[in-house]
Amino acid sequence: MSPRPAVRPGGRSARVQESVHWAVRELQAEGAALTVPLVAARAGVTPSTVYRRWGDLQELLSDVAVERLRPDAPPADHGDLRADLEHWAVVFLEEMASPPGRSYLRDALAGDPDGSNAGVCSGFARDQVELILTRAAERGEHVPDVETVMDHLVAPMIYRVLFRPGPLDAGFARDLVATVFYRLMPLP
Amino acid sequence: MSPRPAVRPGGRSARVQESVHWAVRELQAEGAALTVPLVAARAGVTPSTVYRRWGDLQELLSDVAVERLRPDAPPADHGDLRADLEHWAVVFLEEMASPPGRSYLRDALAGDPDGSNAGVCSGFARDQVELILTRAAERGEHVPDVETVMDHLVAPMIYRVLFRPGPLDAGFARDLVATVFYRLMPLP
DNA sequence: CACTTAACGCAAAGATTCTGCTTTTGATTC
DNA sequence: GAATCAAAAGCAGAATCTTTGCGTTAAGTG
Repeated sequence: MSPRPAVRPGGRSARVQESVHWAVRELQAEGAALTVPLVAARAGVTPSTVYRRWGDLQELLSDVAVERLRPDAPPADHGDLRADLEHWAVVFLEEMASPPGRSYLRDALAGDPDGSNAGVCSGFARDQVELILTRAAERGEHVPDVETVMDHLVAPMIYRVLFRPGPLDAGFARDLVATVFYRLMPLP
Repeated sequence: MSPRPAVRPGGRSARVQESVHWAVRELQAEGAALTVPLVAARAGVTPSTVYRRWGDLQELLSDVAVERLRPDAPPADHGDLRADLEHWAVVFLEEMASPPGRSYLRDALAGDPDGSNAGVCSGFARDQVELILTRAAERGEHVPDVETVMDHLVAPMIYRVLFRPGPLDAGFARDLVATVFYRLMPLP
């Protein structure tokens, strides 16, 4: 529910949405202090268009952040659940803990009064995890529950990214995967 | 690092800080649409004072939110680790998942560019958990690591509060405590 | 092709944010 | 306990951003 009434998916509306998002990304890359009039000017659009469509800068940034957090490829397939989960977790943590990752995450939450964008982001991770688990199950591997992975692998990583200023290394991700594997796997 | 240069802890500065925080709470309770001029007027202060001290409305709201998230009492002591953790977790989840709790949490994160307020919030939970664990250890009980509790009890609860719009019940908190107890306790 | 209406542009009015300058006052020193 | 220094507050005008009404454009529909 992000371009507020998600109607008129084609034509001019779509072009406006695209050029506004693109303007935000461009200005963010330049390290500019973002404002609605600035974004609108860069996008070749009037400020009132942005206000009417997104409400305010935060909601626009939240929408852009969600798009940036959307995975661009399915998780790599190593033919082994443990390897798949570890690789995915390490890359995911690295991306989320990077300075841009942290700020996309914060933007996504900040301009999202009803939590719908947050839900979408969580859905991205869940879909990726689900795919890894499904592939493993199809190979006949013994797999944990998606919720278990969300609660004990994804949640701890995201919690630290959001609430702990310090650095996070791949070892943390691997330790969590090991915990899921050796202590939280459902009993056969 | 919230009243930006945290100097001049007493006198007028302290009074201004207090009346501004109080004004925010009062206006939030009234369900008003907050703006800096509105808050300033209610606090009997000039808007420029607020801008100079807090930078913008979000940072002010972040500071207020942190104060609201600060625990007002140590966790109850039931003389038993499992009972202590369960009661604490149930209450904590209930508070964080409530509509005001969710919005304080979001405010705290949103107006916190460097993550310091988030770190303080995380510290609140950590301190509470640490107290529960220390008391249990002093009783001679076998206790898990603080980090284990943060990663596998606090993190999943907060993750769901932030990223899942739906309701959360005490059962979830209890299940997490059970998992920490029966599957994540360090081997003796 | 005509029709309906959501979405955009424009411009003026309204509200917020910023800034330079002055005044107040908390902390420190003699 | 008075004098001093500097941080923080007040004030007011300027700059910027936000809102709103109204006319226009163009997407979707029959």
